[in-house]
Amino acid sequence: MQQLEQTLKNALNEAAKAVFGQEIPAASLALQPTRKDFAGSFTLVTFPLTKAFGKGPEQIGQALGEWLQAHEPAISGYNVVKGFLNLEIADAEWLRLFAELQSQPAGAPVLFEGPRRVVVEYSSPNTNKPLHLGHLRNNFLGYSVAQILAATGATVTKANLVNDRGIHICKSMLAYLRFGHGETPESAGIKGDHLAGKYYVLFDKHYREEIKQLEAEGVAPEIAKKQAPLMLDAQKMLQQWEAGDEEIMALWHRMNGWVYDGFNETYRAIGVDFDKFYYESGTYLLGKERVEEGLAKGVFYKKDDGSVWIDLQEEGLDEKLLLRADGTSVYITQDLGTAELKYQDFGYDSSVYVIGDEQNYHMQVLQATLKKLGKPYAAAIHHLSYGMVDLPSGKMKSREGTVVDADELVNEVVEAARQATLGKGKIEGLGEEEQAELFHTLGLGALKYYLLKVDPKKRMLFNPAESVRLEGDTGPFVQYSYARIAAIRRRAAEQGIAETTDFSALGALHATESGLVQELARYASVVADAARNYSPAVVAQYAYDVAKAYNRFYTEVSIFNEPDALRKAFRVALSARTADTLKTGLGLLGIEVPERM
RNA sequence: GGUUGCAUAGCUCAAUUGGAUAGAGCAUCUGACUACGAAUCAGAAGGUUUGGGGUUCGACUCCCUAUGCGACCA
Repeated sequence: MQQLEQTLKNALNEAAKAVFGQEIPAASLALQPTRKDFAGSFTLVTFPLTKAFGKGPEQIGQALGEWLQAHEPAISGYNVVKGFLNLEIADAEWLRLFAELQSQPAGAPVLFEGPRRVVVEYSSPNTNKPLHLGHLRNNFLGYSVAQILAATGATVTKANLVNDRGIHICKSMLAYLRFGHGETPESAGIKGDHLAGKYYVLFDKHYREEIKQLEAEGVAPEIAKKQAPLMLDAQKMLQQWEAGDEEIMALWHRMNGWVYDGFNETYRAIGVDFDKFYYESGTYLLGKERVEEGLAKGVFYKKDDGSVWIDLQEEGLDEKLLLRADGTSVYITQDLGTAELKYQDFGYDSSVYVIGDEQNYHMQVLQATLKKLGKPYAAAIHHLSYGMVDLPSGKMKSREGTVVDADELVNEVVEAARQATLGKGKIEGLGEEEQAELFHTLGLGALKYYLLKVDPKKRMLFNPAESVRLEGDTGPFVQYSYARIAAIRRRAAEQGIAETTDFSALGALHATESGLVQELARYASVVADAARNYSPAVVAQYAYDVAKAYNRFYTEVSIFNEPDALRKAFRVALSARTADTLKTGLGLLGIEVPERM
């Protein structure tokens, strides 16, 4: 495709030289896809050329088009509408392009002048509660971006920085000690992460009762919050933890172990994985070394009370606290340490952080601080900032119990896929296990596509009913297109039709055929675009476009009723290539495809 | 209070980064299965791109301003 565009650009320059005596200024030599209401495939905008060529936009378009049609074999025709020159491509050229595509497998690495060694940090859960809908957007984004970058030939490490220490963890531990009666995930019959979450909620409930009690006794609200016995005990437990108290450490290991079992189960269910785990309990002390380094370099300064700060006002930010007066670390302290550690481990030229946009400011501070420290990897940090997920009822609020649990949601989408699929009655002959696998593939396909098709930067609305839909702009729509072609391939194999041949003798193509070839040829530039913008949404949109182009082709022409053997073979090959493209495209989103559905 | 992001069809989202008559899906209406898979396809209707100003051949896109919603910093 790049090659075809280059051919056209060269030809346009030749035309300009022949007709106007000069080339087209590089900035104006950009081709865009022709809008579908007009004939043609590529469009040159001629408005910007009027000054250089001293003619009106339409005259320029006519003159260039006329020359091209006469001299460039790849161009079969043209039309000019106002300042737009629409170029029509010869069918022989589409066939040549298709042959070029076929010379490489659909999943072949894509040309991209981007980072070669990448760390993508995502998921990064707290170990005091189970994953929810917001985490799902994070996990799907992180996994998908890692796949997309890998598709450009980069070496990608998927990292998970687990937030396994701190006051919030102590809260669920404390509540467990008080109210748990020694129950375990096995005895309670619930997943470990949900068990920890249960005690986190219990802590909050009793804590608020204590506050109310104190307030009734005449204590001011601000003071009550700090003096409530449970809070004091939680803080004491955190100190014991930092001191390495044996009993506390044992409990911590035990409860976190349960949580990890729960997380792993969820990760497996949603199809994400990691190459490297970091734990804040293992990195929070490293940050303090960076603080020492900053003080030594004179980049940080100490206030009278002993707290450490950095002044980022020149960068348009504020003064920022890096270490508390009592020497305990804040979030950014640990992040300084983890960034250094990741660089030591992987020497990345791009480090992606998949973190919600509520932390935009925090990430700016982190990057600016590392820059001031003179860290070579500071510029390589990229915050993949994504918007929050809202519900039809508004924001998710744990206080109000409106948080959508990830495990429950997965069960629901799989169940919805089961109902819908059984309703169609198309899968007789599939065994129990194959059916379960299919429902899972479809349910997760719907959910992932739904969460990934929206531009990551934008806040989005989660509508449960729409997330399990199978028609229209959805994951199952694309999966269906794949399954349809799978059926065609099976039949073609029975008939002994070869999947690749030389089609150059084919002659004229149907518009849906050349349209499909053009769509398939876009793959490489789409993936590069998605990598450049860290945006799975670009890939989702593309997969949908390909599926639509195929379905149009499928209804317009017949494959097996085609009398001409060569043309029949071409349509089978075109179908096969489409299926392969859909499979790799969805694969970049972490979505699998079924052979029948 | 300071900083910052967002606002597009009834609803959910696009718009190739400044290009044509702003496009899809859902919902609504119409048509296509005794044809390779109808989870499909074809068509209709739906818009003052939040309001107002500006920049230019051209603005959803850039600048200013007002309003509304969100986030962050204390």
